[in-house]
Amino acid sequence: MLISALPVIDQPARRVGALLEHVNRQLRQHSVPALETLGVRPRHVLALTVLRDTGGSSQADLAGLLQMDRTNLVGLLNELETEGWVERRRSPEDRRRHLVELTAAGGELLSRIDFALAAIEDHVLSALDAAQREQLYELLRQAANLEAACTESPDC
Amino acid sequence: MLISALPVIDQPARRVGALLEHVNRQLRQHSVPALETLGVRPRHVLALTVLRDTGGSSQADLAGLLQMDRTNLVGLLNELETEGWVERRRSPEDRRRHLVELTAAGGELLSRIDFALAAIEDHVLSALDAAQREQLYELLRQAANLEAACTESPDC
DNA sequence: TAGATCGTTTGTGTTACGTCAATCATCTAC
DNA sequence: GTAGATGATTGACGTAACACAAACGATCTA
Repeated sequence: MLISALPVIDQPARRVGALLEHVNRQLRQHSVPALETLGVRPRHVLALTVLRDTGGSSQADLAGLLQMDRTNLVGLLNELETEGWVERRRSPEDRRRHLVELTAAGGELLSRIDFALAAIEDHVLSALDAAQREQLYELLRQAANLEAACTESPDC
Repeated sequence: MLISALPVIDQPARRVGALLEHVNRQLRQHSVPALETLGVRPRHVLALTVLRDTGGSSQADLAGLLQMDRTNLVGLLNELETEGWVERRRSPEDRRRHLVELTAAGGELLSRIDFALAAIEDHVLSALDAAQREQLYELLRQAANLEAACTESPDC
């Protein structure tokens, strides 16, 4: 009787994951047709974006950043290099490593992608005003930046 | 000469999409092993969460919310119903329709999922403090809510 | 009653992975 | 100089999660 009268902690979880996935899906569904006209796939955009934001990366690091198997990354980079969007060069410090960088063509492509995707984001995220959009961007950027450190830790 | 001296508008795009995808990937990579121990897949979580948040839904609406082909949704719901996590019942207003709802078992499972995923989010999103996490949650929730309306519009 | 809608089954195909094995080139430590 | 480790590559295999199409039965609407 007394035990059953105890207050029950029944807080709804403020779990971000499903919401992230949900919004991500919306964006992806709308983005794919636009990307197709540019001859690009979502996973291309992701790699190109990371390469731009990091200024270039070794393949091992890139695989970690993208949370992607290194074998599959080779395939992805083969596609990007074939299209002339990225360039692989041997690192002078360790010739086992490639330094992967955007080419000028890759940078231009990314600008076109940005333009197309900005319109889509305007639409999909129209429930948020400009300040909120900015806020969301900064929060995600901050969250993503720590993830970059996860390539250094086997526990990540 | 004068034209070349004009200021060039060269603002970096504040594009959320790739960041969203990036953080989403991180969360997913970490979540999958935990979900496996619960016998659950990411797409299960998504559907269960949407069903909880909407209080139930027709299949057509659910397909729209999840941005998912209705045929594939049938397969997904078959899995969920087989496990006893959801229940399909004919709508009294239109017997062509199913109303899909979480069962008690489904609700309990979701609580367990929430618990497991909360720890993972704490880790993956550790670059954000509690207030920022809350902020992110609210922004995403707001963004996601308008998306719900997209089931009503062929342009979405 | 005809046409539309909802859900279902079945089938096909694509994409994006994970994983593994083996290999070569290169590095590091002894 | 050598053994073992590392980085990238290729090829193979398998899985999951889709998109899409066709066809069908049940039900609704005009």
